[in-house]
Amino acid sequence: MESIQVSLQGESSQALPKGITAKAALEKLKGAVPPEVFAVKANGVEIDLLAPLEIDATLQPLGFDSPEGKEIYRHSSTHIMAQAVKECFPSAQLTIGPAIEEGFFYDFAFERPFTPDDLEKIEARAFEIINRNLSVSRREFSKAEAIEFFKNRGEFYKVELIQGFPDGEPVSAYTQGDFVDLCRGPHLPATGYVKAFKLLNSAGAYWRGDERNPMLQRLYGTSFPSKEALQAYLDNLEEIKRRDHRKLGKDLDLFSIQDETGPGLILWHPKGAQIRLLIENFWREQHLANQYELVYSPHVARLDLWKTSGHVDFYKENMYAPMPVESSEYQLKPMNCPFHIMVYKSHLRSYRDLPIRYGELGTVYRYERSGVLHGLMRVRGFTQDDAHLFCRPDQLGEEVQKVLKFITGMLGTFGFTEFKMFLSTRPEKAVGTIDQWDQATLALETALKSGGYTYQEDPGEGVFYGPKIDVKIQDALGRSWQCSTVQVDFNNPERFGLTYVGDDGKTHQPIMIHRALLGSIERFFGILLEHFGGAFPAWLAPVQVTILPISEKHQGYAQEVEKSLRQEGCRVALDLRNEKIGLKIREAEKAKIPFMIVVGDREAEAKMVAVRQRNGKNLGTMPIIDLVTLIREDMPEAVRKGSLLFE
RNA sequence: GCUGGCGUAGCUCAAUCGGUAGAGCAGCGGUUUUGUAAACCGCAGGUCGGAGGUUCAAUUCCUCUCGCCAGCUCCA
Repeated sequence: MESIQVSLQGESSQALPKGITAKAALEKLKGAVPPEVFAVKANGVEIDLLAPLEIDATLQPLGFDSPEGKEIYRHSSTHIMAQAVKECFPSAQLTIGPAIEEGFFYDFAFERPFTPDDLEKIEARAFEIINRNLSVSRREFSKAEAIEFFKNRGEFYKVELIQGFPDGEPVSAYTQGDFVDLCRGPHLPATGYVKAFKLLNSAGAYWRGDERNPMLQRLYGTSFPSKEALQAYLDNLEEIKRRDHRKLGKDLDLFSIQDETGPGLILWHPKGAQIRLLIENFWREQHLANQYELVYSPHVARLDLWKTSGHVDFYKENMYAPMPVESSEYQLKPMNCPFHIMVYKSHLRSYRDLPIRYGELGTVYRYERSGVLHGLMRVRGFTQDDAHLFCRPDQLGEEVQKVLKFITGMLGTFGFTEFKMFLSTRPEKAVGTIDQWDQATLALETALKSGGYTYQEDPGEGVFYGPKIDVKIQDALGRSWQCSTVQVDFNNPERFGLTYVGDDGKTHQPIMIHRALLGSIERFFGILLEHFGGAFPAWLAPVQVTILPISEKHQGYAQEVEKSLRQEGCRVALDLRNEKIGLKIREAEKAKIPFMIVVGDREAEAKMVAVRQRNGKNLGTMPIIDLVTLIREDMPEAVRKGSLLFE
């Protein structure tokens, strides 16, 4: 019999008969295969546990603990859900059903939306299918056979999918019981491998994501190798709900969005405004310290400006309609860039002047379709922490590098230390020469590499005017958010005819960099709010200390304490209500005020304060100045110093 | 914008299978003078998101509209 060489990663190989299943090979190499292993990577390709090995192979067992294994597990789970749907509702047609980050979904063509009752039925049936422990097997068709097969089964969406496949390549399908689905695989060996399964919700989705196509019924679910892991996931969902910035914003009285003002437009209440002010002050200090110049620009401008910038052509759907003013038209600004460009243009510039860095907390208005608005995260009026850098081509790399340091420094100050960087390259529809793109992309790449950042490439995801780097941060619940962006632009300098005089006495075109560190203040505030669950660190808390007198006779001393703290620059509240101390503490806790001071006879006599933290920890009695020190020590270095060079 | 769900007091939520709504908290008045997560009593508070229709009668049924929520799509 023919034999092949098979090995586990990093171990010596054994000769095994050709055609042996991956599972049998693993048994020969390593002994019995535990149920946690349900698929294999052979020479880097994921295959079924029962797939035959035809060539020499290095094997790597896959379980739920690997990203590939997790995807296989979820993918098989979605097949189980699909089988359950077909058994409950035979007229539903299969479309697609991939694994996603936290679980899986499957889209069905069905005559009506699934009701909560339907979901229960489907879930119950899915459990049954898991208990049947159906073995899952793979078969291959030619393209024509596959089309015929799925046509006979009445799965016309599948037929459409297969018709889009390349000719001449085999088409695979997986069978479990009576259920057959078109699928690349691999899959779990049997349905019983799924230990914890849950249907989460249903929603509409368009066939192939295009709103002109029919609406399908999408079912979301998730699965885990243990009940405990599923429960932990569900608990996390609860925690996310508890931390929802819309709920916290209301509970803590930070902001509101009201019908009468209009959707997507934020009203900042005093406490929210206080936090925002702290963020903005810090932002301005840092920009001045890092050699940015701050500018201000108007909220409307002549429509002609937006024609020059290209926004009227490329950004129209997100812009509000222009308004007539005297004999010309004006446009509410969707971006800040043209204004900064006009500031640059107000002088003749020398190569010695560059780089020039203009920064502004610039409020812009963008029309967003009503269905996409979401609390502070997606709004119609927002403030970008915008800056535009104008530099010579030879300065591009260094400038980008500085921006990246500024990003990590700034976000780090707010407690975000996990960064993921993405380099987006030339999209199909783009302006500028290939040479310009190559040069700019190289500059971004070099900046990433020399900064020691790991990054991922997003080919074709750049903006039409230049490549960009996006930075995503990770919050306390492990979710990632894109805040910062650095975009190279050779389009606008061209459109606006920007120049500088070089050392050769000739005019040259500067390169522009658009960048934001926080993205938008609204959105960043929402992210911060959820990250801290509303319990802002003392340096950001709208009220840092609240003073709680035991009874009316301690009001005098409480007011003295208030005055001292205020003089030290602390943000203080004083609760003079005729209420018991327990109630005052309860409410201070709910308001998530970092420090509470209880003052009664003992404190008044000793001229001290009894300090309690919002986590319930009692810090005991101390002089007022010690509390001031505690609050100051909580400040990040950059905030305490007023400025820090992120270089 | 599309699909589905939902709009009742400042907030969180009840109720009415068509006969104009109720609780807790918050607010106001009073009693209490209080030691680390809710003292007690009382009062007031709503054109039941808005407009139209059906009906003797609409918060309830129908139509339209505005907004919110989930998802699609898009994005700071």
